[in-house]
Amino acid sequence: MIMQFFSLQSFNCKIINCSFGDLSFNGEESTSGAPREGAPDRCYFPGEGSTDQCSLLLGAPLPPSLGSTRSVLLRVLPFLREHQIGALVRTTCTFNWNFQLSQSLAQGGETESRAVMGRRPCCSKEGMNRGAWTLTEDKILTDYVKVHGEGKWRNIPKEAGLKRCGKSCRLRWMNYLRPDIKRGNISPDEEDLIIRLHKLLGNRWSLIAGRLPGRTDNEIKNYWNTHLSKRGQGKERGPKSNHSKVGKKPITVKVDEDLVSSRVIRTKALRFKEVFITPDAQQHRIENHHRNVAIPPSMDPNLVQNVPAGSESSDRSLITLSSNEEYPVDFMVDISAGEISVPEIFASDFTSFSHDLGASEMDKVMRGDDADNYMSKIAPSQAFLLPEEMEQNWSGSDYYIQANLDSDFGSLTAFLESAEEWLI
DNA sequence: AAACGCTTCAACCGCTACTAG
DNA sequence: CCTAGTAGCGGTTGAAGCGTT
Repeated sequence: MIMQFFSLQSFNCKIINCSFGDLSFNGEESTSGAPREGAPDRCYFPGEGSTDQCSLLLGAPLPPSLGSTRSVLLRVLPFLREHQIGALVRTTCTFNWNFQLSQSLAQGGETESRAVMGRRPCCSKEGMNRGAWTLTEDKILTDYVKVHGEGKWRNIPKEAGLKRCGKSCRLRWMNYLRPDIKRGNISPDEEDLIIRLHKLLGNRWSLIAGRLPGRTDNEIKNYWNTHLSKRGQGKERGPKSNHSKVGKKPITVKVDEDLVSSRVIRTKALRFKEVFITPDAQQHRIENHHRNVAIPPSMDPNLVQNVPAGSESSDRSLITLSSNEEYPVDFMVDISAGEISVPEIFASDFTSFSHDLGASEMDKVMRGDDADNYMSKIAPSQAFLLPEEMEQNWSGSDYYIQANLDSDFGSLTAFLESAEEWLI
């Protein structure tokens, strides 16, 4: 299906070059409610290989009772697209638009075409790739983000020539291509933190992920669903499980360069025993976090490198960290002020409130069988080691709560609301 | 070796929140 | 205030990997 271009104007339908299946329409034009023979009556497609062409043809006068033409269009078009595409039946085309479409539509003008078409679907299924990403697609996306920065996801398909919808591009970048992504197995410490944060936040995966540098919400969500949630159901897997073998039998990566451009990447099969990070990468992450501009790994010499276990790093300047080791504090980068990170939390290690709560109550908390009571007792500022400005904000805000056992949050809900503000 | 079932996780879907006009 | 566009979030799906029989 190719619909190269057409324009609509008040009382005017112009079809310059339109084809669908075996039918094609060239140079048909109707003006002033006098449609020409051969004009298709129903068609609504984003053009393939085009910038922002949309097509629209309706073959019947619109009853005034239906409301404005615009509102009719917004309701009718998706339906036509779904059910009547291809029904290019020749009928009289009687348009009586209540609004004027300027030539900008025909010229690829975006604003007006969007106004006409209403809210377009996230992406057209037509001509868009789906499923696993290829290395070529990754390259295109990372190159684009390098130049333009994050955001503007919707522009990527047409500006970068990537046949992925913006939403998919964003997801790919956020969950895989970002240079600060840390891959490898979830460490016991991270797992413990996830459990604690989930106890506090529930399924707020994004918030939880924000406290584990380099981890994505998707990753944590998956980890929770596949590992941790089962524990609560008493279904923790035994030593025969795949999970128990993760890390013991790392998978090495062997790339066939001849196939690089066409092969689908199966990233999920890659498990890494070791994580390499250069000292510069830490600063890089900090800077990028503040700039909110990411640099693609392919272009960034400072990126965090995931190296399959068993492979040799040729760069001995790299700091090698085994996932089995304790994370050095300086490895877990605090990527921004006001953000609570793993090292902060483990630096505090909850000792402040364990001190106040007492060992037995702390045990309850960690067992999860007295969370509400625990929530009612601790002060947020005690829960983690806060950056100074955060503490100041807290102490200066209405939400500040005395850090002693006499504090009363009133309810768990109230606490969570407060904690949420604090966490955010 | 093949079949089967379970596990994993990247990607998708639908929805909501936010923002700009 | 309303509407449309967009980003982001959480739930879900399904293909591939892996273990067991």
